[in-house]
Amino acid sequence: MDEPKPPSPRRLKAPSSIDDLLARAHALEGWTLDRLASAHGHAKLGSGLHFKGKAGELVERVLGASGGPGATLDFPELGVELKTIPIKPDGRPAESTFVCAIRLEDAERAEWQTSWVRQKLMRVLFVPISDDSTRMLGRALLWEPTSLQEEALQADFDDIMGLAGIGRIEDISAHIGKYLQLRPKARDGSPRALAFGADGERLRTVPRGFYLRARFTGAILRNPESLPDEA
Amino acid sequence: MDEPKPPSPRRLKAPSSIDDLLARAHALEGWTLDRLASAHGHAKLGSGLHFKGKAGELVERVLGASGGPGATLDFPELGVELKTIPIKPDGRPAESTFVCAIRLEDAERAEWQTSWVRQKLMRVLFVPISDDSTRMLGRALLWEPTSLQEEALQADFDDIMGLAGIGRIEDISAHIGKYLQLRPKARDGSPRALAFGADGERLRTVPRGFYLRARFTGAILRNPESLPDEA
DNA sequence: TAGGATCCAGCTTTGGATCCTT
DNA sequence: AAGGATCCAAAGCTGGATCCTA
Repeated sequence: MDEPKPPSPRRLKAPSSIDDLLARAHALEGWTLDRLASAHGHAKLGSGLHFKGKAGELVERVLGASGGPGATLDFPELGVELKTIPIKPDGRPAESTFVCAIRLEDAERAEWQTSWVRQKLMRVLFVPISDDSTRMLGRALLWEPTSLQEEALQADFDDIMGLAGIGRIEDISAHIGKYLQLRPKARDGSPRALAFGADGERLRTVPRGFYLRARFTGAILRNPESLPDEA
Repeated sequence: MDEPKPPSPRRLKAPSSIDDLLARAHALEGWTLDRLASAHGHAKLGSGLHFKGKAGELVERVLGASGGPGATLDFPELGVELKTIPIKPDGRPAESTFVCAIRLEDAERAEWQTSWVRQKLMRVLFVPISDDSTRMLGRALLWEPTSLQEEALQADFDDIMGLAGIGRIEDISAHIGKYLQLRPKARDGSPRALAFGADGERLRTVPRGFYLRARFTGAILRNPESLPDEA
């Protein structure tokens, strides 16, 4: 028996509308990363299960994301950020989801309303990928936070940036934040990022980024309007 | 400096009312198990941290529980069941809470309204004990389930007894039940309990008992009317 | 055995470290 | 360095096994 043949994903022009983007994303359901790479003239993706970023980059290209450098969304005209998300056989995310890095030196002035993390999270296209050897794409979901969800995210942001703003960056562990957390984000643990200490002194620390906890994204994938509650 | 001296816990008469019971229980706050045992003429409780049941038995005696054999509550006149509960330094329970054993051979006829587990849970005096070397008593809490809490417990009971009633006792794992679970309850894994199989045949299986998950009791201790919600 | 619970190995979760491409 | 994420050792959780006294 032949494999069923999904519609071709070979599209490179930017999607013209959210409906267009969502239709393209839905058409990817059932493709494996290897077949997707071949269909786009890429070599096979290597021998391992995971590729640290390659999946995300490939899906971006296939969907026609503007990409490119600069602090921008994947689909700036549509206000959409793309995130691939690895899913275990039981349907839950295998990992937290990286959102964006932060500039620690600006922590004191940071506000949720104008933050980069909020811009990224206001409209997200989640593309599930099975966390097994097939690396198969699942059904994409376009998510916009409910007001309750946004309040919860802002509360976490305020807790984190509150500490950062008073120079207590080293007191921020990944334990802070019910749904949104701050973690190291660098190719090694070297303190290459600029920050200010409690007395206003400059110091170097490890670069950090915001992540959505797997518990939060797992709840969204099952019911986009839900919030995982505490005990 | 001397240790503060709580009021004497040396009481053996049954409490005359719920207020009396609660007042006695509150008077125990701050006592360690060792001091409580001494004050009651018991030898020290052994060298280990834990005593598998001794804490519960000691607190029962100090509060004047009727105890005694027979399928009865600790304070039958008051309709109160006593449960000690070990608490970690962070304030959450270290363990699930045993409720009662069940008669598997009666599973088919069992109903929540008339069940022993319901009788035990309709009014519980929780006595926290620190899960460290001090084994110090905390502030007792008298809990009666809200209607939402009781519905949730009944749903778990029905799931579990539904399987037991159709002879699928071996399919019941401790994973079933959001708040109330069924687990082995015996001094070893030997199949000493009577049950009926799917075809009505008699068989021997390991004795089992109901337990409240630590997530549930933890929520109650923080807010007696709360329910831990799912994602 | 019934009634009071805790013990603990194995699985799950996750916080911090790391990897690749442009 | 920025942007895309995954890796993985160690902590946390918990389901099944076990312990004590009367």
